[in-house]
Formats: sequence, C-alpha cells, structure tokens
Amino acid sequence: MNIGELSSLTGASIRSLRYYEQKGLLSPFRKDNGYREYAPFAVEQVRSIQLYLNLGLSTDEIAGILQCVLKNKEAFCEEVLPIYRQKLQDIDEQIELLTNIRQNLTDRIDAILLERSISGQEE
Amino acid sequence: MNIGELSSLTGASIRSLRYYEQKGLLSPFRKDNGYREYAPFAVEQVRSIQLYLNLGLSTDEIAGILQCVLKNKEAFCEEVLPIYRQKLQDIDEQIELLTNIRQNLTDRIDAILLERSISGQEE
DNA sequence: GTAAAGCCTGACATTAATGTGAGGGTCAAG
DNA sequence: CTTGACCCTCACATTAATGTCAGGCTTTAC
Repeated sequence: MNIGELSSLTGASIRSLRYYEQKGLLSPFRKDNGYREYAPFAVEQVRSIQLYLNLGLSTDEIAGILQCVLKNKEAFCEEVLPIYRQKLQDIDEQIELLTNIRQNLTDRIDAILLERSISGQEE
Repeated sequence: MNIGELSSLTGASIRSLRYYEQKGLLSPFRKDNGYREYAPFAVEQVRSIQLYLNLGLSTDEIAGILQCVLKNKEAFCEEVLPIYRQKLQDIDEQIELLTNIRQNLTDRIDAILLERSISGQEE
C-alpha cells in the first residue's frame, strides 16, 4: 500500500511515517517510481510504534526494541526489560516531582483562601 | 548591584536574568554606561521567579502574578488563584496520565517476567 | 596604558516529533 | 492531453528556557 493509505489506517500523519522511516522504525520498499510500498503488516508496526511513543519512549529507544522484537518474532523480548525498567523509574520520579509541586500549589492556594477569610470579605 | 553579583547570589545564570527582563519579570535600572543596576530586593524577586518556574508556570504566567503581587505588596494575591487552580488541574492530569502509563509499563514487565518463567530458565 | 574581568547586544543552537510549504514528478480518470 | 490527487525531497518552523559565541564597550587593577 502507499503511504497515504497507511496514514489513513493508522492515524499517523504522512509526515510522521516518513519520520519513523528516517529513524529506522519502518523500512518500506521503494517502487520504480520512488513511491514507498508498505506491506500490510506495516499497520501493526505503526500501531506498535504509537503505543511505544505513548509510553514515553523515544524513537531511538523504540528502534532498539523493534530490532529485538523482529529477531524474536515475539513482543515479549528480554532486551526491552531494562528499557522498561528505566522508563518506569523515570516515570516514578516524574510522579514524585509532580506530587511535590502539587503539594506546594495546594499549600499556596490554602494560604490565599485563609488570608481571604481572615481579612474579611464584608464589602 | 551588577548582573554578575545578582547571578552569584541567586544561582540564576546571567543569560537567564537577561531573559527574565526581556519577559518583563525584572526591570533593573540602567546606568550611564549601559550596565544593568539591580536593587537589593532583586534577589528576592529572582528567588520568587525561580520558585514559580519550579511550579511549572511559564514566564508569561509569572509576569501576570508578579504584576499583581507588586500592586498588592503581598504574596497572597487573589488574582493568582485561577492560575494556581489551572496549574493544579494540569498537574493532576499529568499525574493521572503518568499513572496510566506506569500501569501499562508494569503490565508489560510482568508479562515478560511471566513469559520468562514459563519458557523456563533451566540453562 | 594595558590587560583582565565584567558588561553590552544580537544571534544561533539545543530537544523531539510534527506541521507546513515549495518545487516538482506520477498516476488515474475524463 | 489535461486536471486533480497522490507522491517525492528538502528545508524551515514550532516550544521554552537556557547555553554559547562573536564583536565590542567599560571598568579595575597593576
């Protein structure tokens, strides 16, 4: 299939599909006219890429995963474990940071509300 | 004081101090030679800016807050409430998103570990 | 007076995935 | 054969705060 069809089937923009190829995540054939020719399973490949992107992985990290997955013909691949674990740690740190900021924010909001109630709203 | 001293006292880079000025967060006087002249309380101003930045507020949002705080001579200022609340909501959404991703990640990690234990590691 | 250190402006680089547009082939239907 | 839809590459723009460099003043210390 051509790139436009793949784009429609996956929701990924044509621009993104070309970018994924540039980053080594897709390798469509080229027809004589220069057009990219995608195999039907490219739809699943793109869906996988979208899923990994949603996990917060970079295209470089995804490239490593896909290479491994291709070799093992299976989505469960030992080599992605350290990547997943690293990402999990990153996310936990982000959540902790956000939680701290959240606490700071609610404290400040409470302080404003307290100030308001003390200074009186009898106008 | 000159910009270098303010930078030392606050930890903000000279580049950042100039940027804050460009964004309307600081308004140092200019000496005859063109040098910026900062009042002593600029140290506290910069510390406030750094705090707001750590809360995840943009310089544009901070500009609004500082304007209000300047008028009211008090850090507790009604007009910042909606900004804080919006930011709080943003952060809650981010935390929720990250939590979902985290769940997805742990699921995948568990699946890999399960796969490993099933396929056997008796080598 | 000279050298070093400090300051100035302006401008480009960084990150990462994606948008967008120019300029130009290709294909399909009429 | 023409028109419109599709494809190609190349390249610049986006975001936001900060880094960094160039070219050029000023101040300070010697």
